[in-house]
Amino acid sequence: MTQAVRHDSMRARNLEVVLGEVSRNGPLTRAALAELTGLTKSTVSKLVGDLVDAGLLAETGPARAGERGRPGVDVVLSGARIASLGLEINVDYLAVRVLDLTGAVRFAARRDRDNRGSRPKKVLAELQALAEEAITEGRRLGLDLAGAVLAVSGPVGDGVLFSAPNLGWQDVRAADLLRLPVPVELDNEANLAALGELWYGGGERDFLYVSGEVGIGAGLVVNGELFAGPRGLAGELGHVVVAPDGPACRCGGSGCLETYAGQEALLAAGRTSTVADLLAGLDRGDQVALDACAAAGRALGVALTSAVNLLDLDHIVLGGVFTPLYPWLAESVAGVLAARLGGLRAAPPVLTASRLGGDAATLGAAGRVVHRVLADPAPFLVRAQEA
Amino acid sequence: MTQAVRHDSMRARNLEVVLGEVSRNGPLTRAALAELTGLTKSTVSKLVGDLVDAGLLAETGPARAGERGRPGVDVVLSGARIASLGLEINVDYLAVRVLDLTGAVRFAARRDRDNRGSRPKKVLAELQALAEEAITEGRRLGLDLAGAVLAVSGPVGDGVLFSAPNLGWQDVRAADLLRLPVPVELDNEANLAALGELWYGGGERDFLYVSGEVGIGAGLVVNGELFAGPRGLAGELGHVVVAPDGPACRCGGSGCLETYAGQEALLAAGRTSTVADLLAGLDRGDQVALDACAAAGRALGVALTSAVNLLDLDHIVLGGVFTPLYPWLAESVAGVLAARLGGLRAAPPVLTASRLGGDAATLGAAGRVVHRVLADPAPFLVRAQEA
DNA sequence: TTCATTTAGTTCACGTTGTAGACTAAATAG
DNA sequence: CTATTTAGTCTACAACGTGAACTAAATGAA
Repeated sequence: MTQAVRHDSMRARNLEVVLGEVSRNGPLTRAALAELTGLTKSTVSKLVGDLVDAGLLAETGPARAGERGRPGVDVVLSGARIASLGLEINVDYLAVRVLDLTGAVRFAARRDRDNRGSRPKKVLAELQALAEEAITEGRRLGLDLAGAVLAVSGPVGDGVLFSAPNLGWQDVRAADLLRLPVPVELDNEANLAALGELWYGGGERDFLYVSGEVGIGAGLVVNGELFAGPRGLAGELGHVVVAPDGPACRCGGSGCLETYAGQEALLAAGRTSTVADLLAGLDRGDQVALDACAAAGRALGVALTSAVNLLDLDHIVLGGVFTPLYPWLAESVAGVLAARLGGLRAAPPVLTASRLGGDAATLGAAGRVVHRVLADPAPFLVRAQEA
Repeated sequence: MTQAVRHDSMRARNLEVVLGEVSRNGPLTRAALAELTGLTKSTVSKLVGDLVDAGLLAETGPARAGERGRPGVDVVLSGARIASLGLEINVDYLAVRVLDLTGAVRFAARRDRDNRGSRPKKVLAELQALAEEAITEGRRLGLDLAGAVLAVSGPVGDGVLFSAPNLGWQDVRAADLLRLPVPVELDNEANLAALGELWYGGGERDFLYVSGEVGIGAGLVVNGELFAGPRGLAGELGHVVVAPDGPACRCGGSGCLETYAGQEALLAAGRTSTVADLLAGLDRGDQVALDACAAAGRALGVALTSAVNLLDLDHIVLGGVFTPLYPWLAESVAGVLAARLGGLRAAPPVLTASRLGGDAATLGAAGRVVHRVLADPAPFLVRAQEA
């Protein structure tokens, strides 16, 4: 449903266009921006001026010396004004991260603790303390906190975490248990990690991020945007059917991917109780561990085959516990994909490990706030009016 | 990549907003449009005036008599100016359809013929004749042809039909073999049929349309828009894995949905050679036919379970040969979905048969042109300038 | 050194578009 | 018949981008 345009929204849109162009295409002069956006030099100058005044853009030194005419002044995103807060609740730790508008990490902290079976209230009280530390540090740096996003692993809709298989939580309004100076948005870890990979990771604009935890989630990025389905619950890769007569799954079905490649299945097959133990076994070439990974990889390959056929993927990023396991998974996953997709597609999708590892979720969470500012900078120009 | 806004694009956008509002929300007065769009009455009046002059909107009689003040004048889409041409190549027939801007069918024709194994050139020559008939009729009605779209069953990218399992074609630039006064766009039948269902069918804004032919395709509609994946090749439901050790598939894999529920598998299991024979068998309660449908339905249920988990579907529309078979498929499909999805989701997705049947593809194809005009009416205002 | 050339950025009169409110039009209610 | 209510138009005005002239700052050739 497109919105009507008035003079103020025209301005807002053009501010967004200029800011977005600078954000994507590095340092740019006003002249280059005029070229790129199709706006005139005078308009670009006004817009850039306002954005500089607001502390969203900053002039760097003169650009491109050595060419003929007057050198332009390069403009870049400014890290001086905006702070965004990313939060994560994982099974084994709590994490926070503060980014500025340039995507630079200005603060990061992590508390290792086993959250399995902990009450939501207790976990969120500890996260609250961590978040307050981050906010204090942000304030000390002179930054305005523009928002906060909390990543949890499990399906999220309307602010409710429906179920978190790794924590044992059900129907928790996790973000509402935090008391922060800005509203906290709750979202799925796989989706946010996918966005983290998009903005601060591989640079691909189309891929499926697979998050292997106790459950197996996925975040789909298409043309640089997250695709979350009609209600935001897309990406339940863990319950894609691998073999209809396979082991019973907690979802009520049987033979879901999770029963082959979920953390519990993986550890059981490897006859270990922690991922660290499994990794140790793999490192010393333990055949049971190797076989467990190969089997999980084949199941993952089957599920991903279905995903590729449905979603037309050309790139798959393995995250969560699959990132450290990547060296022992990649061959069997890729093998199944190649065998099953070879007939119709020119090439099977490229398979890579997450570049960000465990940082992906908090980066994506904070990045979400950053990109919200980039997508609508107009509200942040009021400071200029105050001055 | 959002575009910069200038005065002319502001106008273009507002024309689009007004036209879109009328298109979605039936007859509306200028006052109601001002309310809905947030634009002022004077602006709306100007925009409506231009659209009426261009023949895209038309005033109907006074609206809503019996209330207090001066009655407004209702405005509706006008069918007087624009014609759009939808074309389809199916195994058993060629079809054309002309829609006006209101979505009314102004011309339709269909030639039954067996296209299995026919050379593309021959088939397209016949389609050319049919299209010329349609264009002549449109001209006779005083309509401007705004575009044409051709539906073919098989994956399409960059104007190339990569493979059409029911026709036996490979890598055909089908649209380029037509010589029409407007460019012809080529697209996948499942995608276009999904759009047909969206615009002229059930009225749902989120659903998966499943097209059962020799191959099994699908078109995903999310929030009233088609989701076609990064390269437009999404929706290959036929190669979602139902059982990893199942029958070999032409795609190189094994146990794909197509090997259980594709037309060939279905007819083989039903021991018939045509869909008509199978239907006859079902009608007289033939157990072999019933079993064939139940088995296909169960496989479809498994594949759709994976699709629902990945895409968060709440509505599935069965099209193609699955539409006539719906009464004998629905129970087993829905049964599998309910059993496998019951644990995590509030409710399994709603399953319905296509309301448009074989008309979905041409309606979607022509509708695509209609919606392109609705989405950017500005170029059609030139006629007003000429006058 | 000087000056033509080139490119960057600013200024300002202007055009396009939407706005706000007064105004006209056309209905109902008493 | 008149007050009231709502629809639609008209007009002075404001917001914003445009485009050309202008200033600024570099290079390169004489």
